[in-house]
Amino acid sequence: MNVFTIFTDRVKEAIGKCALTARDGSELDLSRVIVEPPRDAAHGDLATNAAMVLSKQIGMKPRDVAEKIAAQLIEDKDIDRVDVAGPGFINMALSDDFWRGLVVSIVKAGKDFGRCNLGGGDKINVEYVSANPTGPMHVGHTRGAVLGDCVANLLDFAGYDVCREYYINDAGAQVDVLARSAFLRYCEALGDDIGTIPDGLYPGDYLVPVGEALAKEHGDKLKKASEEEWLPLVRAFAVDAMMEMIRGDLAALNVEHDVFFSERSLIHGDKDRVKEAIDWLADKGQVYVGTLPPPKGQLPDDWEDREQTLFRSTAFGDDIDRPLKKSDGSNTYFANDIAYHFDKFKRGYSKQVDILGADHGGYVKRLKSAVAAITEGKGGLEVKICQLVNLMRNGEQLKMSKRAGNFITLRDVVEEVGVDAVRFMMMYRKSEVTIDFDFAKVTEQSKDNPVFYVQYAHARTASIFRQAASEVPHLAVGIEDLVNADLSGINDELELALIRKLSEYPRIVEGAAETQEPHRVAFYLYDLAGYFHAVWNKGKEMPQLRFINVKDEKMTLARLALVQAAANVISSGLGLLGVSAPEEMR
RNA sequence: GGCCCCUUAGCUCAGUUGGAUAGAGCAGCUGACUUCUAAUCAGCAGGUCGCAGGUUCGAAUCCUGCAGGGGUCGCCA
Repeated sequence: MNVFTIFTDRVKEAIGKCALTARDGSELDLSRVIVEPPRDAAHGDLATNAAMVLSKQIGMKPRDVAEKIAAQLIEDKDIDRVDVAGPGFINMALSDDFWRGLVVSIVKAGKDFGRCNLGGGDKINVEYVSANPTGPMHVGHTRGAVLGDCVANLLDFAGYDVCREYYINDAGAQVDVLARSAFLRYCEALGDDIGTIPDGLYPGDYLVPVGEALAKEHGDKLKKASEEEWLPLVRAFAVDAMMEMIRGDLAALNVEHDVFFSERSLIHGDKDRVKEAIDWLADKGQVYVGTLPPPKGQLPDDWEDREQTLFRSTAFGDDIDRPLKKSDGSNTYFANDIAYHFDKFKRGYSKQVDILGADHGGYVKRLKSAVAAITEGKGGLEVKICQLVNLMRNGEQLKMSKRAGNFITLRDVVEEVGVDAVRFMMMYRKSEVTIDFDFAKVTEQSKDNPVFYVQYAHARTASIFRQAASEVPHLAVGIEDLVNADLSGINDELELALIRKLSEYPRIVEGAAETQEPHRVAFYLYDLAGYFHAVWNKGKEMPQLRFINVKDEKMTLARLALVQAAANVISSGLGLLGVSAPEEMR
């Protein structure tokens, strides 16, 4: 169904028939031969680099090779015209009938158009969000959440068996701080005057109900207990409450996970999996006790030279070996993370993707080296780093401070601008560049806002069908009717351009899945919507091009098929981004 | 100082893994609404792809160096 892969095969077939041989007598290497849309539409529908890629192997000039291949290609009934151009490009123009037939295929394929088998059913694990369970999700988390969700959607569509996973960081010092903060609220709920929240504890009001719930469940029992006794209890309770809140936040963003994995369970589960992982590495000689050189440049104030347990990550491409134990003997975050990635590998995910924030950029090398070591090169990890989001209002940056408690939450944003706009805007940018997210602009339901532009195009497709139902009510326009429509009358330039654009969708999806770059889908949709709007508007100047023509039901049905194809692709693409495809804009 | 990311039109950004004459949107200018919902469309104008080398048939894209911006650098996660 992907036009470009279909013709890549046909080009390779044609090369086979040309009796071209490599200079050294070996088989021709066709791996770099590709068929793409030419940059300039005037060059035709498809272009291949075959001649340029092969000329060196064959020992002929690119243009001469091109001429030979071209002579074969012109035999193809779907190819109308073949030209050799520039340094040796072979440009092909496909027959209008081929393009018209494609509309029928898209309508037939329905929701499956664009699906591919890149993954071949392989298991892949995508870990995203993994925000600390110490408070509500803020805007900073939003981008990673949407990115991870869209990447997972893409991989699923591209034929992977995807697991969406959230790693709950419930083992470190932060959750102890959370417990103490919740305990304070518990005392407050029992009537104590707690005054201002001390530095170092979480001040947010969201812990008030947690304190109240604790008071309800335990009365004043915990106050009489020692911290050693109440802390694990309160911690578990507070973490559960925070996770429930975070799940709610994620739900508001239409983000779902299959697995919530507890960091604590690695250590305090049936066995100590962190120790297990480290022992395993030690067995392989990748763990040792030694000292690290201090960082270059400015030396930290409290630097002391100290022996520690280190993982030999430099053996796997890292710049420096990495500590596994803190000075108090507990595990570093990294040590636990090694065990976690080991666990994912043992669960069958030889392919893993982690979505991390920009502040974790320095963590990527050690993570990759850990996965390389622990899977003995059999497991692969891709790390996507996503940059910060600058929240703006009317061109001015909003300053946030978690300590002052005035940070803007994910909920705030979703409530103000809506989930569709948030998600689309987050994906309307490469993940590695910072986003200026201006409330004023995103809220304004207007031209400055691409999400409405795309949704409007979809709404218009629905509008046409509503219109058809009222103007030509007896005309049957079910999928079977559209599939059997006679499309021979569709020959306007803009209509054919729209069909060509639709044909690119599978290729866009495949590229986006391969590179884990959902923004490609967003940009494609914007582009596609433009083609659709153009066809719509042309019907105003030239009434014979209107989708609905009461006097010509054959043409109407043909155009409805085209509209249906466009609707399929737009709603499919928006679906991958987790954005709704509305029937009307209200 | 080490490592990672970014630098493309006045502004915000794409650029199909190295292809042909580098593209959108916004802002500016000219036009199209008794509509298939104009939340749209047609057109004009706008460029030393940060700078300098290198690799090759061919570079915004790959390599090296430099400049500017951001992130990060043992016991935070």
